[in-house]
Amino acid sequence: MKTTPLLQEFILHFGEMGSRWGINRTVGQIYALLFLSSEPLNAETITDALGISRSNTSMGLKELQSWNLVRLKHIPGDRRDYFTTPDDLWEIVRTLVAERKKREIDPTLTKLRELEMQGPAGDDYAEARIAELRELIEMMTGFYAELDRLETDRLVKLMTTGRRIAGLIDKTGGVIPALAKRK
Amino acid sequence: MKTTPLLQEFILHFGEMGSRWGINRTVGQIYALLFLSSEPLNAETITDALGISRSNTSMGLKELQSWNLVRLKHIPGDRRDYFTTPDDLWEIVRTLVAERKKREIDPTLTKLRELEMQGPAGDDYAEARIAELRELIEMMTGFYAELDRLETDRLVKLMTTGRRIAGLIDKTGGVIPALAKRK
DNA sequence: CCTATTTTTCAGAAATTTCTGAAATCTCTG
DNA sequence: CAGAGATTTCAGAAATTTCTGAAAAATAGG
Repeated sequence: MKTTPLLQEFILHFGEMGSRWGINRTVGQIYALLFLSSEPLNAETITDALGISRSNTSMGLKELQSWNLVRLKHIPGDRRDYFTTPDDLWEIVRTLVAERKKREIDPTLTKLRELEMQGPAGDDYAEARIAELRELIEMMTGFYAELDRLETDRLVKLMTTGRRIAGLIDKTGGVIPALAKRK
Repeated sequence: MKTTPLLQEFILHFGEMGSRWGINRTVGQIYALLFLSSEPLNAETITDALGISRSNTSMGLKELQSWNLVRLKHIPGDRRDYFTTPDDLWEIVRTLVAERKKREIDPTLTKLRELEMQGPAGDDYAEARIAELRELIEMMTGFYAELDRLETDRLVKLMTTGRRIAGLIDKTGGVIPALAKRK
């Protein structure tokens, strides 16, 4: 496994960013290595390339699999597991967003609903604040669900529509009429 | 500072979620407390309500201020600092997204550009992958910038447009003609 | 420019997370 | 179904992060 300076720097960066992204250094590094590798890699190759223990590699790969961020491949005549990242970057982004939503938002949404179910707690301000937060999260996750439903090329188109986004909604705050009529 | 079961549970939840959100338990709890409090609170009140040390409160507040998530208030005739969260939840969301972008995405975008500047590194696949990732991040941050530019009521309208989002982009992948013409 | 009050800093303690090596488990293949 | 190879588990070590108490610094009011 030749590791160019480019690869090296990219790996170190992902390792450092790991903690901000909610993963640890090793997991970030393993991901970085796989991301830039044109070929699937096995655990031993990763272990050697990163200079970590074999068990750490195993745990890191397990973590990446729990995030659905790596794919398992097999090479004929070789019993070892090989790992890759998807070729399609949009697939990666979709996975990442879906997983972060699941881990960072859904539990809170559930908790807010629970708290509301428990009924009046004698603190009107807090209750209103919780309801408002729940509604806002529902709105945002609903919007996300809509975007997630789009095929990638449409999503790209929407995102690159640029300045015109503002125009998608008319001044009165409604969807523009021409749109409302479209099927 | 009366702390109802509702408040208690909310605070504990935010404390537990803290690590997933990239803050620590104390910071999460302080924020939760301020978020549900109709009145600004001073450091001592927070310290007592959460049962933590005064210095920990100080550090937590400093951290929240670095995130721009709390506002400092003063009460006439009282020299202590009082803290609140903004009333407007959208303001909070905007701040949160902006800060996370700054901490989690911008450094990587900078690094990717740096790596590209360093010129050919003899690994075509890795170079192409890095360029592709950089382009994708630029597209997404550009889209974010567009949305961030919208006034809140338009943003809400856009987000609640629901199923019609898909219709904003026509089948050929372009913006629908009626829209393209609008100023 | 004191003094009382409030806030911040910081070194070390406590807690948590990450990492390792060794052993256990799994799984192909002959 | 034995055994070689591959992977996972896990207890403890190492590293990192969080928290505290004490001391220092900042600030307003007299």
